Amino acid sequence: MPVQKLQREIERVLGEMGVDAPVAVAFERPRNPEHGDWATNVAMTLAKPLRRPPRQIAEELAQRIDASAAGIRSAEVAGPGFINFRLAGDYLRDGLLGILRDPDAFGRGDAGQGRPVVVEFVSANPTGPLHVGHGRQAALGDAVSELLAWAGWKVHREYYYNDAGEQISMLARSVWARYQQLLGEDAEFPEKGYQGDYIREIAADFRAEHGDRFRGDASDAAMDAVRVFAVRILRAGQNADLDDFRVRFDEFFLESSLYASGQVERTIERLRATGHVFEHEGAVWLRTTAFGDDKDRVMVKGSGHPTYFLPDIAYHLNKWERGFHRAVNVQGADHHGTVARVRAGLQALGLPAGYPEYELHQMVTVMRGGVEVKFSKRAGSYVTLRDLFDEVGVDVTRWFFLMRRSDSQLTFDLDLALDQSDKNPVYKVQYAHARMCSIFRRAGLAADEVSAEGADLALLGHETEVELAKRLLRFPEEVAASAEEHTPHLVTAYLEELAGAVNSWYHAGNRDPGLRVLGVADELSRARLVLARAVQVTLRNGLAVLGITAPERLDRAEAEA
RNA sequence: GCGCCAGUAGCUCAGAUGGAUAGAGCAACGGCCUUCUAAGCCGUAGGUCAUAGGUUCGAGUCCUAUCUGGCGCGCCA
Repeated sequence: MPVQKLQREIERVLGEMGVDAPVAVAFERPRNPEHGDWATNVAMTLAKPLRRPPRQIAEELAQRIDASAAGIRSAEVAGPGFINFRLAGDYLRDGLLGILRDPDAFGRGDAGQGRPVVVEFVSANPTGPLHVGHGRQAALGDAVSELLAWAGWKVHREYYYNDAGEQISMLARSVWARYQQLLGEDAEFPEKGYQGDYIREIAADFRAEHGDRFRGDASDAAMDAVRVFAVRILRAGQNADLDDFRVRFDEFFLESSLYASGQVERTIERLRATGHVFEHEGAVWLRTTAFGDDKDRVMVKGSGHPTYFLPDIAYHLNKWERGFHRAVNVQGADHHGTVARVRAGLQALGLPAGYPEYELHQMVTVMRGGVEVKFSKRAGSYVTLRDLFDEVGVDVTRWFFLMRRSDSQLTFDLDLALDQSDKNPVYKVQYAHARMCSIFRRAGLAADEVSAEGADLALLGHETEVELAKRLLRFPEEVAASAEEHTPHLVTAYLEELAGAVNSWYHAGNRDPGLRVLGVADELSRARLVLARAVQVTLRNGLAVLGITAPERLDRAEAEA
């Protein structure tokens, strides 16, 4: 990245000026293009320690900089003490060539250096079809995973679920009751049982397999048979939902395995050894307040059963011991209460304070015609993920889940999602991509046959072309920042802006045929094809990060008959 | 009662470690179809950044209080 050269040069000059305090030289891209390509406020931050006016420091710095070593065309002092830099023109040319040389790598970085990170998301218990909240989490977790992979991390996607707890037992009792009712028995449905037609479907399937073998049988064995059956069906259903949503996991981690392997027991022993465990009114507590929690937490109830807190710690300790010294948990904001206590428990065991990282997302509401959609027949009390992507498509659904910051509430506007014009950002971006491919088709080329060989990129002098090229070259930074902050919405915003710039460029050619890619002088055409290819690669890679397809052609929807 | 998140244009939302004139899409208004696909493009207008204080060279961003909305609080899972 060109800015690194510039940074090294500034650090050298600072040394020359006798600045001994290590100063972080911060750069930013000015919003106003008149302020150049990059700017630094280092003179202002140095004003105090050096006891000199910021503008004076800036002037001296700007004068001492060796333009060619820094890779810049100009450095000028402005405002209260900013130094604005304009990069030497050839960085655009080099950048575009770089994109064509290795298209699949454009946007990738090495911040992670191949280190492992585990990203846990969805983690729904197998008690029903996935709902829209899980959908947001699936899209978010998958995009965060992909971003981290693009940033050079070795990513492990993991799904954690409880296959033996209270919720599962309620599931079993719900299905059991429906099964009995199917057999004509007078079974009472549990008060807090799972509503929704899918429970009846499972009961019917169970009957188809087992007939009336368990009629009136409420024994543990019967309940077990129902439970195992229901969990198997629902797991398969959830897996199909995720598969069709194009989300894959490397591992499904069962909570029950933590008990089976003795890890829960070992965790409590290790916690005891720290001296932070105490007993109070018959329960076993961990003094989490010693690590920033606002109250101490029960690990083992007076009944002798552990709370969820204990396996949570055991699970994260397990992640750490598997070598994942970085872990990201994508969860609903309703879990925020567990963050402080899990971290506290892990700190007690000597893990670092910020482990694991959490990306919490707020709720999703689905709107149609200005009215909230609350129910689906199959699930009863909620809208399923499948309802959504069956109706509007996987690409649109994923984009809509990703286009907002995760910590703001998300309104899923079905009317907008179904719209196939540029009001719908997904189509806008995909269409810009398809347009580039259309140009290649006209030129008789496949996208990857577009070559920079013999192209004179200095011919890309028009303002829209320069603007577009600059925007393209920002892509790697966008990916890096989004990966670090777990913020895929920055990528959707970037792509939408880029698509706007692409459309401007493309349409400049409609107004003035001299600005087209094809049908102009050979030399020029070759240069512009390079730009078009760079655009196409960037859009494609950006969409890939988000798990969204980049079609080469979008067929116009049939007009209403 | 305590905690977390949010409050930015008519609507939906961006605004990375505090930086220069707060941005985008939609809606509104005015233009543009013998096109490298108008599912589009060009332009105009639109803001006391919830409110009140504070910190400093500088605050949408940090601190305090208040108001509004969402979520959470357990020997629940």
